[in-house]
Amino acid sequence: MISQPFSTKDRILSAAEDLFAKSGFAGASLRQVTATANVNLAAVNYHFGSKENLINELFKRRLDDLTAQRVKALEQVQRNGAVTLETILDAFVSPALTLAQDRGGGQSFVRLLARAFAEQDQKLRRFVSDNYGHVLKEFAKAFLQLLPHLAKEDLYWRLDFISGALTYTMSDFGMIKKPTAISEEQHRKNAAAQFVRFAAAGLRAP
Amino acid sequence: MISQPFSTKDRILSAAEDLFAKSGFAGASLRQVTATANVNLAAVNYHFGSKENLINELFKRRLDDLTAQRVKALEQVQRNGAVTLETILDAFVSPALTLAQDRGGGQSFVRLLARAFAEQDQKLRRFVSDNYGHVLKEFAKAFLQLLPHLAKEDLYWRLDFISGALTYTMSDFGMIKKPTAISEEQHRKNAAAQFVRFAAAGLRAP
DNA sequence: GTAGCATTCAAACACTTGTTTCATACGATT
DNA sequence: AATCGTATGAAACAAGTGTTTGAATGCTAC
Repeated sequence: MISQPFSTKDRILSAAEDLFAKSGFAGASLRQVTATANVNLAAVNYHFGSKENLINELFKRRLDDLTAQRVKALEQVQRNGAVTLETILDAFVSPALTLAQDRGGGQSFVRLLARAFAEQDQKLRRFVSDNYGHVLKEFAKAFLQLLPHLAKEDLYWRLDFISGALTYTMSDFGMIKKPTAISEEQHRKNAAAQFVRFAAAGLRAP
Repeated sequence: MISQPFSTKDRILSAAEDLFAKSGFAGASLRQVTATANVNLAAVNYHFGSKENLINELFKRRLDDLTAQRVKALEQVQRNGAVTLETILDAFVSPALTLAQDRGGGQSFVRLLARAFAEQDQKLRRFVSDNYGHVLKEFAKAFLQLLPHLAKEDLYWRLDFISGALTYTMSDFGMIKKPTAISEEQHRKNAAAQFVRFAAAGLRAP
C-alpha cells in the first residue's frame, strides 16, 4: 500500500475539504466529492468507513499540523528570549493565517473550521479540546506570566474573544479584503500585524 | 386572516429557527420542522413558497429587530452626551447579547447567524450588507470621531475583529461559560462589560 | 343557507442521500 | 504462472429530500 503523490485517499480528502467548506457537511454529497476527486463513489466508504469518519480525518490532518506549528513558534519565541505579548500572539496567529492562505486546501480548511465551530458540533468541540487543548493552556500560561495582575477569569474571556476574532478573520481571509495591489504575503503579514496589535491592546486592557 | 398569537406561520418560524441552528440549513429537513411545529408538511411551501425563502424570512425578522435596537441605543448615547468608546461599543454589543440570551428563539438565532457567516453564503452576506450596512457605517463614523488620529484602514480591520469576536461570543453564549451560581442577566452584563473593555482597548491600540 | 376564499391535510411525485453488494481488475509474493 | 489481498467499478438498496397535487375543511360575507 504505497502512498502515491495523489492517491485515491488524498484526492478524496482534498475534494472533500473543498466541497465541505463550500457547501457544508450536510450540503455536500459524497457523489459530489467523488466526482470532483475522479474516484468511484464506493471509495469513500472503502477508505474511510463513513462520511462522518472522513470528516474526522480531515480535521485531524490539518489540526495536527497547525498545532505543531504553533508549538514550534511558541518554543522559538521562548528560547530566543524576546517574550512579549506581541511575539506570543504572533506565534499563535501567524501559523493560522499562513494556513488560511495556503492554496493546497488550507484555505478551504479554515472556513471549514469556522463552520464547524458555528455548528456547535459538540463532538467536534470535544475532539478539539481533548486533542489540542493543552496547547491553548500553554499559551494561556505564557500570557499570564506577562500579565501577572490580570485575573484568570478576565484572561479567559479575552482569549475567547481573540479566538473568535481570529476564526472569523481567517474565514474571510483573502476573499474580500485584500487590495489587488499588494501581494498575498504582504497581505497576510499586514493582517497578522493588525491582529496582533489589536489583540495585544485588548489583553492589556485595564 | 387574523394573526393568532401562535399562528401556523409563527410556529413554523420558531421551529425552523431552532432546528436550523441545531443542524444547519441543509441538515434540518422540512419534515423535522413541520413535525416540531405540529403543522402539516405542505404548510411551509404554502406560507413561505420554499425552504430558501423561509430562511430569508427568518433572518429578516430578527435582524430588523436587532439593528433597530442598536440604532436606538446609539442615538440615546449620542443624545445623552456621554459619548465614549465604551458607551458606543455597549450600544453595539448589548442588543446582540440580549438577543443571544433571549429564550424566545433569539438564542438559536445568533448561532444561526454565526453559521450563516461561516458558510460564506454570498447571497446572505449581500443581504445583510445591503439592508443593515448603513448601521455599521453609522457606528464607524461615531468611532472615528473619537479616534481622529486612527487611519480608516486600521479602524476597519479592528471593527472586523470586533464583529468576529462578537459573533463567536454570541454563539457560545449561555451554553458553556455561564457559572451556575449567577443569574442570566448578571452573566450577560458581565460578558458585555468584559467585551466592551477588551474591544475599547483594542480600538485604542497605538 | 350558500358561495367564495384561505387554510389544512394525506398522498404522491421525482429525485437525492449514504451505504452495501458483488463482480472485476490490479500487483506483489510464492 | 498461479495466488492472494488490495483496490476499483457499476449497480442496486432503503431511506429521506423538497415540492406539488387535489380533496377536505373551516370561516366570513352575502
